[in-house]
Amino acid sequence: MECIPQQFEENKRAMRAIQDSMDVLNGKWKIIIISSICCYSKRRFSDMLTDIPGISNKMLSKELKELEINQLVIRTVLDTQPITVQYELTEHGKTLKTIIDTLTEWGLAHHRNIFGK
Amino acid sequence: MECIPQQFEENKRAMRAIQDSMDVLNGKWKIIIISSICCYSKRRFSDMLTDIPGISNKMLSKELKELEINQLVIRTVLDTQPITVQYELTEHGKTLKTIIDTLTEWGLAHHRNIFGK
DNA sequence: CTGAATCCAGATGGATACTG
DNA sequence: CAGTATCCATCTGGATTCAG
Repeated sequence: MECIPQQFEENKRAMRAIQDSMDVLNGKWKIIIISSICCYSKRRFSDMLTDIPGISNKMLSKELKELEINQLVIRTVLDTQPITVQYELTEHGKTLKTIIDTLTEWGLAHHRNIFGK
Repeated sequence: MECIPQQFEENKRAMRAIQDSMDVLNGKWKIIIISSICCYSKRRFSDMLTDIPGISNKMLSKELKELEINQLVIRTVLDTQPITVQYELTEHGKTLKTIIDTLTEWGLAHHRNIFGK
């Protein structure tokens, strides 16, 4: 791929776009949290705690808060006894599904690639 | 849990696949490094250092090494004076392009979404 | 040029205990 | 149940220097 200047500008733009994505998605658990909500469309705090092996309540809480700030998830307190909290993706958050799907497929292929078929 | 067991198993499998992907791609700079190589198909150490704003040689070196261990990039020492080192994607690494593309597109859309059309 | 080595502040994240 | 608070070890990553 030889680089004509036009292509060069395009590359830089693409890389900035990736940075934008990563700024929002960086964090040890962000992607997997989103995929958990995505799978079930609505998911409670405690359920995610068991969905995701190894995560602590502190990290789950923290990363959910960041995702909420970035307008990717909505937090809803349900008036149950005791209270439960439900998380779901915003419309904008739902557009992440293509990323989730791509990562899922690649993960499966990667697994086959490493551990044989 | 409202999930039928079959769906439930499928979700868990998908989430494990994502974890597999993230295990390999985690790291502050991995994705952007790969996208840099991907853009140019072959890229030298010093070029990447300028491609990627903010990265230090230490981090670039470290993450490249991890990518090499995971068989996603190939490192080639060129017999120039002084020596230069070229990095390119393995066949397996090239399959990451779908992820890169998806992240690029989402980043662009996200940018429009946040900063207006 | 391409790193490795060292130093070191600050971020990350687990464990545990606690609250409403 | 859904967090918050605290302690604390480990990791991260920048700056700088050095080496082949």
